[in-house]
Amino acid sequence: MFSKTFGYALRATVYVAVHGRIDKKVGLQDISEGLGIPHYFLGKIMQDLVRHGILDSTKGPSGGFFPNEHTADIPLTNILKITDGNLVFDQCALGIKRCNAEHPCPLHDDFAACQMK
Amino acid sequence: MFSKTFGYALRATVYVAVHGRIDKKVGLQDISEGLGIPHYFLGKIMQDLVRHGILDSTKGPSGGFFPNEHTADIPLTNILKITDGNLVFDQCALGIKRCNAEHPCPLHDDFAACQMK
DNA sequence: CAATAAAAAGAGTTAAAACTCTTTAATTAT
DNA sequence: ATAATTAAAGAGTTTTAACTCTTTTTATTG
Ligand code: FES
Ligand code: FES
Repeated sequence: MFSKTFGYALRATVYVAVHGRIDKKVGLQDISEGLGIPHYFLGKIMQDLVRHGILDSTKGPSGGFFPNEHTADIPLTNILKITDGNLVFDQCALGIKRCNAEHPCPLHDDFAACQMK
Repeated sequence: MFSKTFGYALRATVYVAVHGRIDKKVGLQDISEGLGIPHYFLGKIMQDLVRHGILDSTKGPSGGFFPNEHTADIPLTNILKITDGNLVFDQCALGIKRCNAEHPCPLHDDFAACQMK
């Protein structure tokens, strides 16, 4: 459906948004245990989220991740773009090259309802 | 979204349903060229479809694939199960273990509309 | 200003999906 | 019956996603 990475990223973002504040940072260990996501792998994903401004972080003791002013308003699709690229959006559900309302594939209508653009 | 294999399987099935009859079989070469799907890979997928009774086939000269009495009525989800397993159905969009109406994840409602069960 | 604690960065390995090639079995036509 | 043709089966390789480990950087705290 979507990549596992996307699921991890989204859940971690929500986790940090719920449990963290600027004065109450959430550690990687905490997140990975709380959500059952492989520790090191989640580390990589968090780097990406911070790089793209979805969350903020600080290093050092009592450092960790915390939401910023944007976090609550970020569209899901932004995170999806970060983790899965935007092929999900450009492509039809079946990966057919040129599909649109004029040249629809057999599934075009069924899936139009599920497309997020 | 879905595996490429699913897209190939579905398109090939439609192709055979449209172009083939019991007295007018469609060759693998024909399908793979017509749809732009890697020849050998499609062969493997077709084997699976025939094994599961989605299509029929015969070997030998002027052999090939052709629709059977079920082909037209097969639900899409059957093909999806063959190619992608039924994890797509059991699992929530994010792969969270225990998600249901009682314990919904943040996306549960958004995605419920897209689930095919 | 050390010592320590945390994320960032770099450089991998492992597992799964996508794809290829070769051989075998079945069918048809000569 | 033999040769030709086509799918089935078996056994790979390649590519991508998932995951791990080690080193470096940055901040905190005693
Ligand atoms: S070609 Fe796939 S949704 Fe239209
Ligand atoms: S837990 Fe994912 S849709 Fe509900």
